[in-house]
Amino acid sequence: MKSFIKVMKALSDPNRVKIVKVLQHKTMCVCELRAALEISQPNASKHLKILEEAGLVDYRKDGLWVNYHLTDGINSPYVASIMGNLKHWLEDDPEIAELVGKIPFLNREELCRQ
Amino acid sequence: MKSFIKVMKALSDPNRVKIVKVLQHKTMCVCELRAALEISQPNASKHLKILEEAGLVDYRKDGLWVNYHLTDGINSPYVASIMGNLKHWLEDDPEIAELVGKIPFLNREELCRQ
DNA sequence: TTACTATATTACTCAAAAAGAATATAAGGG
DNA sequence: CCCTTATATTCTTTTTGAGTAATATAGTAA
Repeated sequence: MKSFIKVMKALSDPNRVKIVKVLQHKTMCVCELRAALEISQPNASKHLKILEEAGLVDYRKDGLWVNYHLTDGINSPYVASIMGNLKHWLEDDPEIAELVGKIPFLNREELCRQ
Repeated sequence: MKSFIKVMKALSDPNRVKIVKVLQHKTMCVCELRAALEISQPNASKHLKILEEAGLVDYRKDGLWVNYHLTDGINSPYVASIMGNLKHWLEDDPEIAELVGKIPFLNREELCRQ
């Protein structure tokens, strides 16, 4: 029950759903996600932690960058199933569509040197 | 996005998940659900309203009783898919198992005259 | 009508969650 | 070592959500 609730809670926030939808297209570091969603860096980090603890995302460190990617959900039937569905769900949502449209123009080198 | 979030939020509370799991076995009125979950009547009503607004349950009035049942989710792909999965998910959860075991012994006539 | 019962709603309290600001950590380059 | 940068964490404020108590509504029967 607890792990199911964790997954549902992780996906009941619009910003976290957006992160998942963006990561479907590209592995991204925190500053890229932060810029894409137009939220603060600590806020992005916190959402990512919640998604990680629910088993939805994982990361790999690369120097200063921390690259987040979606998991395959192999350790949780809830994650596997919902993440599978989320590949086609919300594709027509205007907010998501706009966000996804931005992805090709996000440039880590530009975004992360402020 | 909004309707998706509503479904996720509806399923991020243990009591509401329990209601869904119980309704998989039997249509029930508020006082039966109240007794099964051992929560207060207003609390049960409120959870049912949240589930209804997310499109997960619906009701039919029968005199003083209001009988709640699961929807088929025909109006929402999220509901249809997740409710389908929830038929087998959490079947082994101890809380759910205990709850489901109680169902045959719930008697509306007994429970609802206090 | 009055009385009774099942449910819904309202008002309130308390706890959990989200966002922002400031600070801490970690990794690399000089 | 110091300095810079990307990320994480802590603290605080604000908002949201769950639960309870009290009240209102609706349906039935006398």
